[in-house]
Amino acid sequence: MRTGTSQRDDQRQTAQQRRKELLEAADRVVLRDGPEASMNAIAAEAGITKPILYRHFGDKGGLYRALAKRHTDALLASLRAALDAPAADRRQRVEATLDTYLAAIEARPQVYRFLMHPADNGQQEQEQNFDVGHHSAPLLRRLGEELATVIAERVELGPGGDEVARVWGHGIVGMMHAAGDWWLRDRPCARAQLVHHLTDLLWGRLSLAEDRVGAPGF
Amino acid sequence: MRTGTSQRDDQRQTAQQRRKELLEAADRVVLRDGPEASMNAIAAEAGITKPILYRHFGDKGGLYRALAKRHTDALLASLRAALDAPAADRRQRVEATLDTYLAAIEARPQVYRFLMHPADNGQQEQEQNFDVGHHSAPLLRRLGEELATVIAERVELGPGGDEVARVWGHGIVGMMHAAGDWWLRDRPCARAQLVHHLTDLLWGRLSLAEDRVGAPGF
DNA sequence: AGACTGCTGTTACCGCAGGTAACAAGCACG
DNA sequence: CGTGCTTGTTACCTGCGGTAACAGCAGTCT
Repeated sequence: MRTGTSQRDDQRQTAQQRRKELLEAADRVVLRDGPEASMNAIAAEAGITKPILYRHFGDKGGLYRALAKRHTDALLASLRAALDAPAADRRQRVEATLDTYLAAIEARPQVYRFLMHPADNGQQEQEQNFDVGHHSAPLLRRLGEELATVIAERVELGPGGDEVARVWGHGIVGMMHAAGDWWLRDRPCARAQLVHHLTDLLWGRLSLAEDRVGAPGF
Repeated sequence: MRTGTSQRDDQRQTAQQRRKELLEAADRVVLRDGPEASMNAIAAEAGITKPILYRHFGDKGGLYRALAKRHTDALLASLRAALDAPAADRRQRVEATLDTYLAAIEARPQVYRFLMHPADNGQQEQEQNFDVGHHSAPLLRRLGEELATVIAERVELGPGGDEVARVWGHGIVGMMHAAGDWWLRDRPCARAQLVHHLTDLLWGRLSLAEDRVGAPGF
């Protein structure tokens, strides 16, 4: 033995480190080639061959999940920071959070596409996952759940508020996602404008606007 | 010649009919096997072999697009009907539209998953499609654009209203989609409840709710 | 009549992806 | 020393999307 630690611990530590290296290599490839990066390409980037990848991550879905978890955690952390930043009122917090998300997907669209378009689900046959498997859920669902808890914690919604909060969490995240996806492709306006319009929507401007002349009431 | 029609017209007609049959076979397979239905399986279901499929649809994306267009058209038609149905006010129209969408995805989840998770984009290198290619755009984007035009037509949004309408169109569609996707999996409440909560969200209840005691302002 | 066209359909193949044996080498333990 | 565990390899399998190349069968033109 080389140190006071046992061989097991030592191996486990180097394995963890190796795993991190592999994930970083995979990250580079995904950043370069987009979501359809092949296992061969990732292995080559890491300087090894396929079977090692499979030993570490099981299958492609496992690698995807591990990679997604890193980015999702990072994104969630920055979103939480925006949500907790000092702000005068709720609207400013919402604007800051939307802007943070949009800035993130604007800065690294390849990563974003990889996270949002998994291109395979693969999980079809698990029955007893009574832990709801949140940690491996796709990004959108996880964001929705997180936002739901934040809303339930901070907003007084009366009886049945938890259910409302969950619906709103997923709904708002979906709104953010779809609008961001569309905006990222067409770039129809500045980011600040998009944030403003979305917040207006969430603030009920749709219900306040007048009908157009000669049009039914929508 | 058999009839007064030329051979060309005759062939074209039967080709169209064949195409319809193939699409229906593909529909059956997708309904049974989900979005990862293989071209072989579809060809077998249609009683033919692969190359015929490729002659008719070019590649898998072409078949996907043709299939998606049918369902998207149908869904859009029913959504438009809900949007145009007689209703007292705008809120009731919105509720009817949301409910129609959710009922559709509830009735045929396999089709829904096929439409929403294309599992490949494939279009990367086209520059001169200045027609914006709306008719072949993925379902979400198309729904967003359609809703945007409806909003712009019917709601008075002042200067810059078109931009606002587009943002809202895509945002609302995304909200509907994400909430529906989550609801379809977890079934946390009845459909009517979901519709109610989402409409509340769009009607600005988030801005009206009080902060919870001891919590920051979100 | 026979050559030509245009469609339908087939078999057989290519390339590439994900995924998996089976086996070799290094290193710490008893 | 052999045993156990890990890292790494080569070589392969399966199945997919996609494509020749060829065969038959209408109807049309000269």
